[in-house]
Amino acid sequence: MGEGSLGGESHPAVTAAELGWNRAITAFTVSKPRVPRRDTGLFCFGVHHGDTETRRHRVKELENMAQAVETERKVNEGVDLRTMRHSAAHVMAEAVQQLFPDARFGIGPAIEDGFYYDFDLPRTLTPDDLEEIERRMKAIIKSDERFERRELGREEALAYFRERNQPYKVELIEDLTSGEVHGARDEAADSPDARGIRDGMVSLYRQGSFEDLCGGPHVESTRQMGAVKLLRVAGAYWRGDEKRPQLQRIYGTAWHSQTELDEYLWRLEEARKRDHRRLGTDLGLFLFSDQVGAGLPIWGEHGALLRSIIEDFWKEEHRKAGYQYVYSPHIGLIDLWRTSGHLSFYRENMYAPIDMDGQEFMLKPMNCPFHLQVYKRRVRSYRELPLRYNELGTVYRYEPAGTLHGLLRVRGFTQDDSHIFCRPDQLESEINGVLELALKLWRTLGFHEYQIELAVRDLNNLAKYLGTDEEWAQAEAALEKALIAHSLPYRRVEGEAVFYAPKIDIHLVDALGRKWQCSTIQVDFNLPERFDLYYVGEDGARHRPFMVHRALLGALERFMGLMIEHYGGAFPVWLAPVQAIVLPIADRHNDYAAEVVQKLRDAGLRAELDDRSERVNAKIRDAQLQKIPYMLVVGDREAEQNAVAVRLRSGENLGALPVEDVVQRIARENAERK
RNA sequence: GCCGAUGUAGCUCAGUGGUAGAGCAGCUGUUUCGUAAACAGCAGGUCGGGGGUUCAAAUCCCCCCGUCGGCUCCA
Repeated sequence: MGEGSLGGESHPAVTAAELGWNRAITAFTVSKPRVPRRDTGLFCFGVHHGDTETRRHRVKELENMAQAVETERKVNEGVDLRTMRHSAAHVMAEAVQQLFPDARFGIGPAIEDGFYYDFDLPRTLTPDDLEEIERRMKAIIKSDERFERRELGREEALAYFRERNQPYKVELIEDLTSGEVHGARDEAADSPDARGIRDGMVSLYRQGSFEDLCGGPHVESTRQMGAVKLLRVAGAYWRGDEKRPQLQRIYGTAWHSQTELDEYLWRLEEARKRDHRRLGTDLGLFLFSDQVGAGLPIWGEHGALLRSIIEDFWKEEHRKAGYQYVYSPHIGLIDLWRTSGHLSFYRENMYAPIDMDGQEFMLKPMNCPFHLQVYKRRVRSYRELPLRYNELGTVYRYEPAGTLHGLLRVRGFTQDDSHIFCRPDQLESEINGVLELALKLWRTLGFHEYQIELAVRDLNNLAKYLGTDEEWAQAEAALEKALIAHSLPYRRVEGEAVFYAPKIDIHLVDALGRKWQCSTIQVDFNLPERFDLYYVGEDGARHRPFMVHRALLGALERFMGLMIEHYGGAFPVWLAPVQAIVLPIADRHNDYAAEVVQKLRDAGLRAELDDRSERVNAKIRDAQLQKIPYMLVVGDREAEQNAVAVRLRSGENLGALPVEDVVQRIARENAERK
């Protein structure tokens, strides 16, 4: 295989594939520290892997890499990477301007690992254009152009950009000097361009023939640029608004040295290798079929097994935490959705009604209305609250075609849903309980790092929210206290709350660094009202219960997509669809091998037999590729001694051990969820 | 949904106007083997779908669908 060269002589116990895989993780984790993510300002956590088998090797690899990189830094050693990347965006803009004198410029910030610039061009860019632009950039870098700053008054600057037919720059200056407030997603308001506008003065940076609205800072001259590479073109709406023109965005990356650039590209390649979509087919986990439809995953063979293991674990933990499991149908009468309000605020995500005997049914996009029915089946007393209903409920939502993405964005998915009904005085402890359970699940499943947001109201726009100030204050406090109680770092985001209440969102990061929302914990002031929920209090009067929606893993599909990437397909023993495979050396060992398999199965383990008439080498290779944790080789010696020769997925060979010991060892790891 | 790219065997890919190819996987046979690929043979594709141009289309054009990279949105 291609990564064979990575299996250095020094680590004979570690196979090339395993080492290559781990090296990717190492690089991934190392590249991220200290660099705040630009879009959130939050510390971004690298993906970690719990496998300790080869940690030492990774550390060694890491040291070697760091050294190699260190010796390469020369001219641009002291240059801040972000500054360099932003300057690279300017250089790219200059190259684009050379090619398209009529180009209109959007914004061009540095981002994690690189930069982009948005252009409004007379025609669409081709891959050949990218090459040409890159060529010109290299020429510009070589010609050592200096970055020069100057300041203009507001009117002067406006005239300057109007004259050059740069409407986007004009708009930026106009908006940002008028103190207009923009939405949280308007990247322009936060860009270097915007920072070029201050106190009525507008700063510009020029290098070569290109001058841009910009707050800087920049490198001194284009020489200090390091290694630059353009990656792709993509459409991007001006100021993130789909109603505004779509510009062409070119993404690029820039590093201090060619070595670092190569390292980065290699890392991207490694990330692609553990993309859940690839592993899904390689490991026989799930599939999509054109015949079935886009965004509708099918769990086959090992994937379904893996999923059921997770579901069993999930159900068990929920029972322990005092939840009651319920089942609800996949469709409901249209009036249900009218009452719940989904018809008015969620319809574009719902599939069209199904007409049966003059009654209209709709496929469920959420489970809540059904759980509310369970609550409403009879009058509830304050004594029986809190009530916690949970369900792995499969919902269907119409998602625009362009947004589908493997298991991470699908049209039919199963939420690990729950609705908690409680008294106001119980809210805080309920939220606490939810976080407690969430952490237990995440940790057991191998995730230890998250990005958490506490989404609260937009204080400048209170009219669009339901509920009283008092309720909001209480709900927000309950959420926040629970986060603090669990010492979880979080970011408070104003204006991100849903109209019916505040919420906590937890994101995880995928193999390519994209963030995906998983957990969500939302208070709801809306549905109890709409369905007229109440309980009879101590005072004999009716009271409105608080309601909490929460999904912890989010959707089984998304979660498993993330988990596949997290483990790179090498699942820990308790999750592995096949925990052990028995490999007879010759056909005459098949009977003994079958006995061993039966012993493993009797102990509740998932074991298989590879009795093909292949050589052990081939059997081992296939088992490795399937990332099966235990390979048990049996030949004459083992059959005689009632033993198995144990080979681990890491490549480590434990030699011959008594069958009973091995069964016990694997059973223990399984029971301990390792 | 929008911008761009792309779709050939189960998988990875070659084939740019003249009769559809390779490796792996599969099947059959031989081999019975000690830690990452035994050997030989066979079989497998309406070239994503539909329409068009042409004597002739995997190849050129149009429409649709899927996929990939982004944007908007989101569990």
